[in-house]
Amino acid sequence: MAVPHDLTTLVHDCADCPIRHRAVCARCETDELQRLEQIKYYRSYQAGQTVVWSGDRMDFVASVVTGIATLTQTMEDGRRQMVGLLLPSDFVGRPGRSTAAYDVTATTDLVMCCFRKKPFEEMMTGTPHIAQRLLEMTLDELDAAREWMLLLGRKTAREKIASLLAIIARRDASLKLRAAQGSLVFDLPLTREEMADYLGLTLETVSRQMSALKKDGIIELEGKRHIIVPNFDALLEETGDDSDGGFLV
Amino acid sequence: MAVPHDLTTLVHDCADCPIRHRAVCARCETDELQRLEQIKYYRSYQAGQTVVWSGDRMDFVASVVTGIATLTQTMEDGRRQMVGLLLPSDFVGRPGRSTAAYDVTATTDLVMCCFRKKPFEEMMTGTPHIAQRLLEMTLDELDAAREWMLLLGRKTAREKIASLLAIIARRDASLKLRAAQGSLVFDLPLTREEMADYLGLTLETVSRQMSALKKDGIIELEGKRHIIVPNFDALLEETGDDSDGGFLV
DNA sequence: TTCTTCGCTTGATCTGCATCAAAGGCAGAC
DNA sequence: GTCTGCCTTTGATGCAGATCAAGCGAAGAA
Repeated sequence: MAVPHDLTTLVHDCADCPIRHRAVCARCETDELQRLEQIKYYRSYQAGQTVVWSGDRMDFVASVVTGIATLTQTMEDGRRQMVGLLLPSDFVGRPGRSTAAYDVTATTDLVMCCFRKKPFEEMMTGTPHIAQRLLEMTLDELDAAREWMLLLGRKTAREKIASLLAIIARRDASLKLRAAQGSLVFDLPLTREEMADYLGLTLETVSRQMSALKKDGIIELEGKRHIIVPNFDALLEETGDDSDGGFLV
Repeated sequence: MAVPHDLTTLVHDCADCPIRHRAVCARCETDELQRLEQIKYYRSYQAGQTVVWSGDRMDFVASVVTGIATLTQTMEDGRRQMVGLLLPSDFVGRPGRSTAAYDVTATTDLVMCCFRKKPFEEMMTGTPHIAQRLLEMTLDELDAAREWMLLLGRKTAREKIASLLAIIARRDASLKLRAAQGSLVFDLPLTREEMADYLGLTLETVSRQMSALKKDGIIELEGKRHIIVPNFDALLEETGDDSDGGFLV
């Protein structure tokens, strides 16, 4: 279902390109793209596997091709907070730093497109296009982080759950499957515990609020993971966010 | 006391420059710097004044020269969460977007060094150095945002307060005044309410925890704003963070 | 001087979520 | 088939921090 991605998204930002993440785009097949192709390689991880531990050496940068990875921070006493959720086409790693700042974990089977940091950095100095694209992506991530901060600091448990569901629904490629009526179907890529780590809650509270949303008819559950949202607007109502819509318009 | 800053920090990243934020640095006085000088202008704001409202047109980017500004998000019902704290040398504004995503407010008297977005962006495409520097700064901000997320999601009120004090102490230029003994003196640039908005708490809880830290001898208070930290390590103990030190070594 | 305002502190009470605990459902191993 | 382990749900209870409320002190205005 999902179209494969790789780091070509770095040099690839044609607003009018019909398939935004195609591995090769006629308009973007430039020198940069070809040079990237030469130094890239792929790595696979199984669900549950750790990609790197916080503090460990990380001598590559990468973008997610398929699957989902998380960035988490852990306190000495074991309290955990997820600080990043990496979906296909997302970038991880920081040029100019050699150790990972967070635990990176595959929550599903995962394929990443990697570049050893050295040649990537060398390339970056020679190709302004890449630094600009990377800046753009980083600014998007910063915006997402700031919305996440509002969620963590000020939203109720119910609002947090609704917001997370809305975020995942928005980014899930399978949303193309949605029926005309505004209903939406997708699979949760996270366990209750991972949702809790995302939201700054306990897994029990997550479970209770999921049940409550179900009881109130905001969502339907098939099994633990398969979600049906009969009315996306009703879900958005629960997030506490401004109802700008903006999505599905 | 504070050394003036301006956007020269954008093209200026000499690790061995003795005064990292000098307005002009011999090693950095390049073409870029001179071109930046030509298009920059300054704006001043009084304490409490709003620089831009979320959603408004924002046709410039800027960096803080002196004073402190905040980025906040507000929900319809009035709940507020601070999502950024801008100290001297910090950058605000996003190339490639024309409206502000957050309220930007001066919490003290504020001077900013501004660039109209158009010429700035034009310059950026011609000078890879600037995009790279901006990327680096944005990545730093992203890291700060992620640490902030851990704070918001998992820390207790007491840990939040201690963390905020540690963050401000770390960044306050006047820390050079610290006595040999590891004690530290600084002025809080925020009201109790602003601290609460930063930390995802109420102002009452902030006040209570400040009193508690004072009672326990972690901090001393002179008036409402002037803080003395007799033992910085003791404060760090309260933050819940790994005691990597790293600072003041 | 006194009044008002604003930022702050402190007390009393309430409540949303955490914590502790038990049990159900499902998948994979044997 | 049963057993085992993991994820999840649900219930009972407790507590950290929110909420409601009162009052203080300093700065400025009349």
